Amino acid sequence: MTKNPRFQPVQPVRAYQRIVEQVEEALARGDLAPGQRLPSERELVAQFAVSRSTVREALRVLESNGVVRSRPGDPNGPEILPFSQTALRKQMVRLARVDELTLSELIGFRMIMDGAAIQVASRLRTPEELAEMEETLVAMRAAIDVDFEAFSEADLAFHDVIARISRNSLIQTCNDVVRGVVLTLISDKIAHAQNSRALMLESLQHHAEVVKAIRAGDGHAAARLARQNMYDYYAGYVPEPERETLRALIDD
Amino acid sequence: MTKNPRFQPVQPVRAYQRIVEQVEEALARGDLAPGQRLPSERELVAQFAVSRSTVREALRVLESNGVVRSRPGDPNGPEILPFSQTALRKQMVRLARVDELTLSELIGFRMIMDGAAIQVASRLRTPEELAEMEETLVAMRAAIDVDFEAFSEADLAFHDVIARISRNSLIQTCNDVVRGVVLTLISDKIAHAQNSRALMLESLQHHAEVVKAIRAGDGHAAARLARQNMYDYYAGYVPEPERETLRALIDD
DNA sequence: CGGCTGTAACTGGTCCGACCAGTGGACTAG
DNA sequence: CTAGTCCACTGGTCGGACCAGTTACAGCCG
Repeated sequence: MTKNPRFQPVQPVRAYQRIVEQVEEALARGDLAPGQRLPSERELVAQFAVSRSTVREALRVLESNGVVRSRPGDPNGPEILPFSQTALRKQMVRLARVDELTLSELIGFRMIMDGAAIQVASRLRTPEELAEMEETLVAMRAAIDVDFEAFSEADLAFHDVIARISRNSLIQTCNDVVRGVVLTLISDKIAHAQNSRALMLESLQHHAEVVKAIRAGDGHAAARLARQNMYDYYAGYVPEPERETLRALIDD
Repeated sequence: MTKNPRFQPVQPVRAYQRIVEQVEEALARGDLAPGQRLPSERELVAQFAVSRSTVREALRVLESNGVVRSRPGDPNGPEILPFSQTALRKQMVRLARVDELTLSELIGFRMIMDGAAIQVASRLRTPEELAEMEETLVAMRAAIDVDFEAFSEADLAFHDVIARISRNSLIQTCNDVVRGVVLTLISDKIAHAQNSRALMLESLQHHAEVVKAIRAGDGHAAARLARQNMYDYYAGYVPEPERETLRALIDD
């Protein structure tokens, strides 16, 4: 077990980085929980024995990572935020903008995740949860008469229910994040579609078919339907050569 | 389209935020490209007409987002970094730590992702890529005689090849991240297993079966095998009640 | 003339002290 | 008990200062 000593390249650790680390560690250990407050900047200056500039740089990093939020004048100090997906989403959007992440990759990811979630859900679902799914279908139908945004929200609720039934919050979060990224990338195009009402009705119809398959207990068919639907819904925004990769995802 | 005026809650925009925005915009527009350099902090002070503290806070945010890197003493100024997924990964690790993900959720996620990637890979793989897979098998076999760490590394290489063949870097990133989290959670237990050599040999055998199915073009079987293998490999560390959820993932 | 070295001009990291607009709670007047 | 005032304190920004380290260049030596 004692190999020859592999020395690590030493690089200077900035003071503000160590502050960030300490806060994140406290958060990971549970010493700090969302909703709690950090001491004021001037108090942190005393505790960490650094200057206010250093404390502030650390706070800026934490803030940009979605860990805390500072509000001027708040006597309670910076607030520890609950975890949110916005930072995660921001990073994905950034990657997508520079083509490190193509739209087809994002959609392919969703096809996989959503299909898998539906498959598991069709096996684990209780009768109550099935009813819950069908309620969201009703809500989607009603939202069509409002506007696209409402429909999109109802659709989100449907997929959230699915993800929850699948007993895997990681799936749920990933789905949410990627869905948000996809929408920010093509929302303008969708909004400009003339036949948006027809699209919504078709999408609703597809969702209903999926639920039907779930009720029948045919997870295999339900998952395939879901993937097919997502492909139909988004394929138009994906350049042709990449569509083949997506089509490979439909069948199993 | 003209609804009643929905006023947005107005919040003060900090100066350093606007600097961040300007830099990111220049990056998105292509005025700034990876490898280029930003002016020195003191020069930015002049250009943005703010104090150095403000410039530095902006740079810290950009740095924590993986956009630039500052090195002390570098006369060329901060460097624009190529886009990488490390920032995305950082956020995911944070998600995994904060969101109280259970081991079974993480493993279930991997079963889904890896299975899907293998399925797609078995359809899209070229002969060269198949050969590449088989090379990693050889490397895994050799690594068994070294130690568990080497084997783990070779295993990682295998899954990386799979993810790459699946033409979806998001799958690759997610797999990497979740795999890392799982390993940090149970690596000690695995290391203490007496029969680790037997486990490694068995794992290698399973991988070989998967590759065989891929070569035969049976993505369905390959994916099922992969999920089964992962279940067998990790199920021992998952409490019984949650295992059922995982078993639901094996069949499709 | 080429290679090495020492230096000087810069860089980023950190500190200090100061000012401002705004917040929120305590305190007071009704 | 309520409504209004006030003040201590907050975060945001500024300007200046010092330090250790890097880099490029000029000049020295071989």
